[in-house]
Amino acid sequence: MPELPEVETIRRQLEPQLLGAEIVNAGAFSSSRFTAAREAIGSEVLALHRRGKYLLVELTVAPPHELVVHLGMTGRLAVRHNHPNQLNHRHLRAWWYLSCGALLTFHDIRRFGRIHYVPQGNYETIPTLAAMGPEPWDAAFTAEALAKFVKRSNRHVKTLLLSQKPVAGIGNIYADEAFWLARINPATRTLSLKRAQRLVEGIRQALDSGLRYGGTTLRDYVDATNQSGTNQHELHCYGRAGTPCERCGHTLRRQVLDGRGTTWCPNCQPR
DNA sequence: GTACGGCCCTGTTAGC
DNA sequence: TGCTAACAGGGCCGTA
Repeated sequence: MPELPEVETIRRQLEPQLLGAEIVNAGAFSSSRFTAAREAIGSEVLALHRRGKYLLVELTVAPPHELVVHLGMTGRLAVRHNHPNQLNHRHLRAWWYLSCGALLTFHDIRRFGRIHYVPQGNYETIPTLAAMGPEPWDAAFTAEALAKFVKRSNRHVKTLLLSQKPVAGIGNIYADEAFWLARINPATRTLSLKRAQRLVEGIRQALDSGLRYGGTTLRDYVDATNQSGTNQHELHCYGRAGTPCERCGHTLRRQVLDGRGTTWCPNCQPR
């Protein structure tokens, strides 16, 4: 499932292939989640940005617009230079023909992905993006800011992180890893300044690892070159329920927290 | 405004 | 072997 490291990996790979390309034609699977892909016809790609888990394709249209792509759970983007029969693929949700002759494709098995076409910087139709918190490495993401955010709510801190509001780009995998690294129970509803500092560092460390290893592939994720990531071999916690904690040897536990599978060590991440 | 549950969606896996 | 049900979860929406 593409979280920040996976989306950033894809962005870095696609950027040199898309910059300056004109979108000469496009199409989409007949669902309102994807049909905005066609709006980009006739524009040129100026830049490829990322915000949290969203890819932002900056286009030359007057006034300037953006194609906003969320990969959902199983979305895949790829540039194909040899593309016979590509449009017949069962899970193809959107495609863009480029002036260089290449084809940009968006496959998404579970259809949790989404494509928007919006005036540049205007995200009022994308609530999560509009309310998104700072990037994890942004100077605005501090222990003080995180502790203050947590204090304003009574929800589980993990659930707050997944909302994208205190910080951008965290999904279930990196959330569990960050809490393990910070030695904090994901079901806590409060954070002292000291624990908030540990969690900020845990989040950055977990995401850094994801970026370094090209993302985490548990089942579906591949990057824009069709390669799997290798960060799954670096995970300490997520998906390891029932096995010994690397730190203390106690058995990692799993339970559903606010609808999301959550793994933690009951010994070194106590309530 | 906030909290929370349900829904979307399909491939995989477990159980019978 | 084949069928059915449960499960995975990010973001949105309706309801309380």
